[in-house]
Parts: sequence; C-alpha cells; structure tokens
Amino acid sequence: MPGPIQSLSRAAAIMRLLAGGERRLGLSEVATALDLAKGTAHGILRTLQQEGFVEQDPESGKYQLGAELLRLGQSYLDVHELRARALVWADDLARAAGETVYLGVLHQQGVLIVHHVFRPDDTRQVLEVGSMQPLHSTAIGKVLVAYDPVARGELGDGPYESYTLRTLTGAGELDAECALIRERGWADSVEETWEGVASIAALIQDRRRNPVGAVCINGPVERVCEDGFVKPSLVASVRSAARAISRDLGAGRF
Amino acid sequence: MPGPIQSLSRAAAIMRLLAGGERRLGLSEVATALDLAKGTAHGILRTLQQEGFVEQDPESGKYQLGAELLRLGQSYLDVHELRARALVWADDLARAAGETVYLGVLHQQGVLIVHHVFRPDDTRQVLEVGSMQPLHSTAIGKVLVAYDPVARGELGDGPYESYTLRTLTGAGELDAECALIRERGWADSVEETWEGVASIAALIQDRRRNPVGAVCINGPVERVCEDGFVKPSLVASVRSAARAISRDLGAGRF
DNA sequence: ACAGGCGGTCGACATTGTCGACCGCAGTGG
DNA sequence: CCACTGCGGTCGACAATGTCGACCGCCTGT
Repeated sequence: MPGPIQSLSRAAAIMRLLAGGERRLGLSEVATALDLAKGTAHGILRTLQQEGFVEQDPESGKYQLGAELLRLGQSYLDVHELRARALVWADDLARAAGETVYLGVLHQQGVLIVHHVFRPDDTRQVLEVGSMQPLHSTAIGKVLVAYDPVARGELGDGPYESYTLRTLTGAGELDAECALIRERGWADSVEETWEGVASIAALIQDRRRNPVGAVCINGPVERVCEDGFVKPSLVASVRSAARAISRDLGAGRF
Repeated sequence: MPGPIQSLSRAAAIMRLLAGGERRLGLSEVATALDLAKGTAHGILRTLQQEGFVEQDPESGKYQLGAELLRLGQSYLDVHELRARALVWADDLARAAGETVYLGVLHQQGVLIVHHVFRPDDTRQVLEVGSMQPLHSTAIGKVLVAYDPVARGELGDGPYESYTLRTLTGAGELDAECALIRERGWADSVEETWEGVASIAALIQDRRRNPVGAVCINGPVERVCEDGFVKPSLVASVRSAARAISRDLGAGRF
C-alpha cells in the first residue's frame, strides 16, 4: 500500500495550518482553507482534540494547537542523539566565546534550532529552540547547504527572499559561497538575515561523515567582527566545538 | 459521525509509544505493542514519517519521533495566551524571590510545564518546559486539584505513587490538604516530590474565574523554608504574581 | 424578527484503510 | 556453508471506514 493515509495527511495539514495562523481558527475556516467538507474537517478536529493535539476554546468554538504537541516535542529533544552529545560542548563554546550558541539541523526548507545556549551575560533573551531559520542567509543554513546535497535540493534555484542588503538571493552567488565554505571549512553570515547580527558556523558529521547538523555562535557585529571580517579566534572556537561533537558522535554509538 | 477516526487515534498512540520508550522502536515492536497488523502499522508510520512527525534511522530501520513535533510544540507555546500574559510577571517573580519559577497547566493526569524562568544565579539548569510533573505531590498540581474539578477527577482515588517519605499517597489526606489549600489560597510542597526541594504555588484564573493554571516558585528547602514552614514573604510574592496574571487575563480578552 | 453565519450532526455511499500472507535481506548458529 | 529466524517492507482482496453534502439549532448583528 505505498500511498500515504489520507486522513493522517489531512490531520497533519490541519495542524500545520493551525501552527501557521497566529490566531485561532474556526471549523469553517479550516475546512475551506484545506478544501474539505465541514463534516470531514470536524471529524479530524474532534479526534485531534480528543488526543490532545488540538484544543478548542470553549466559548468561541475556535481551534488551536494542543498541549500534547509540546509534550511530544520535548520527548523528541530527549531522544535526539546529536543534541544530547552536543549539550556540554555548546555550553563550553558559549562560555569561551561569550556569545549565544545555536545548534541546528535541516528540517524541510529551513534550519530547525534544537539547542540554544544563552549568551553568558544575563540580558533578557528569548529561547529559540523549536523555531525555524532560513537556509540561505544564516551561517548554519549555509553550512548545511554547502555540505548536504539534500539541503541544497530543498533550497531550489531561487531567487531567495532578501532580509537585508547583504542577503544572497541568487543561486549562483550562493553556490559560489558554498564552494568557499567547503574550501575553508566554515561559514559566516554578517548581517545577511538580521541587521547588526553576525554568526559563524561549522559542520557536525556522524561517524560515517554524513552531515547531521551545525553549531554556530551568534552575536552583534561589533563583537564578532574585526576590520570587516569575523574574528579568527572565534572561528577556531566554533570549528573545534564542531569537531568535538562530531568525534563524540563517531565514537558514541554502540 | 460521533466517533474518533481510527487511523488518527492509532497514529497518536504510536507517537505516544515512541515518546514513552527511551530508545528507538522497530516496526514489529510498534505493531505488537499496539496489537496492529504489521502492514497497518507500517502504513501509519510511513505517513507520519512523510509528514515529519516520525523519523527513521536509515541503518537500523527503527523509528523515533520527528522534528516537526518540536516545531509544532513551539507554535503551541507561541499561541498560548496564559503563557504570553504570564511571561513578564514570572520574570519579576523569579527576580524578587531569587528562585526558579514554573508556570504549569493541567494536561491529562499531570501538570505540563509551559514556562520556566531560571533562578537568577547562573548555575547550570535544565529547561523543564514541555515536561510533566505529578498532580498529587507538587505545589502546582495540588493547587489545580484543589480548585479544578477536572483535575481532581483525573487524579482518581489513589493510592498515589510515593516519591519521598512526605508524599501524600491517600485520597483522604489529599482531599484534606486541598480543603486547606482552598481555605488559605495557596499550596506548598516541601520535599513531597524531590528530596531537598520545596515550592509554593498559587492559582491563576481567567476572567470567568475558571482555573487555567498555576505559578510556583521552586527552590532548596533551606532557602524557601524557615523554622519548618515556607517563608510568608515568598507566599505573598507568589500570590500577588498569580493575582496579577489573573487580572491580566481577565482584562485582556477583546 | 429575520438572515446569515457559526459549530455540529446524520446517514448513504464508495473510497479507503485494514488485514494476513508473502518477499528479500541480514544476521546467526548449527 | 546453509537452513533458519527475525527483521522491515509489499501486495491485493475485502469490507470496514472515513468522507460527503444536506440539515439542525444557536447565536449575532441588523
């Protein structure tokens, strides 16, 4: 039976729809958005609600995502091998660099942040775990595109969305950049996604040299860069953290 | 059609199964555990995999939860109204009390932590957002049981699991405790779940006085208690934070 | 009082998911 | 070295199952 289960695909589409829209959605909105009969949409929503994946506001009758998703998402992190092995290295890296550290993996057409170490100072920061970042304009994303053919495939031929004046929007530019990244073994992104923010990333591989993710440090341009280039000492820190995690993954199984 | 959609319920059961077992599970394990035909289980798993809810280790063929769950779980938090309104108050409470702050809601037979503010000092701490805690032995749980009939219903008649010598394990004891909690308006839990840990919780209500969750502070017995009782000043801080959040929810809609 | 929208229900229909036998492969122990 | 046993995965027949669109009661704004 090589074909997806219809009701399941539809349920997934509904959850993604609910995740996308910032506000709660009514039954009819869901039905028309996905081109389903109201009865069908209702049946799926009722089941999802019963399972805790969706909740219904009792007075408006509108639907939103449910708590069970948070619980299962947490379980995903618990099992995640890359994350488990990277925890301590990421912490050390943040301490050494004095900047925010992200650990990201390829997911669909973006980078999914699976770990986030706050900058050591105590300014108020928002946890980014579970959020998505673009592939073509972040350091982690570009590392993945450079080394993982799947990531390159997901990216397509562009043109890519421009976030700042420095965002690379053409496939040609980006492929050239990726060649450079492969040559030197690390990627940077200076104000390509957010004004004033620079980051440096390096690849993490498993024991068979498959790319499985990337680490990066992330901070204000003034601290990460010097004379218009990222500081070599930070590059060294990131690369050695990535190597350490890769080594850990390589030895760790079995 | 008032009946759950079979394939969806089964898919949910599979995901919960994968979340429960610490390790990856094989197709046959899943099928026998849930009493499904292998073909059926495979069809569901294939669809879940395609949607990103489940991933398959390419060399062992075993299944684990997928990244999409993390992303959707994050979206759940983004929409969560209680959490959004509580963010700043929880932060202030943590600062004022100098202790860890949790924000929890009832989910199934437990407390789901939806927000966690680290203790202001910089010791290494693990983020508990998305994890579950018991209803009968934590301060948040007991507050919910005391005020929310649904929570009391979920708890059942016991006996409840014992974690330390001070855990209340009988329905009678617990109901008496709940009466006390309702009378004075707050709950505590001193070493009822973890040795050496004490916490104080208060209820959060929405604009129609329905219980929707609770805040608590959590810290070592030596700092939270004095002469064998929790410090009144901390109780006052927690209660005023809970009132502030409730007020925020009450005024906030529309 | 009405019209229009909502969430939710119902029952007939046939699409759809389910089942259990079967396949090829890998590891294993005789 | 070769049955043998377990695995993940496939196949096709069958009927149970999810789907559809009309319908219901309710609330809201007019």
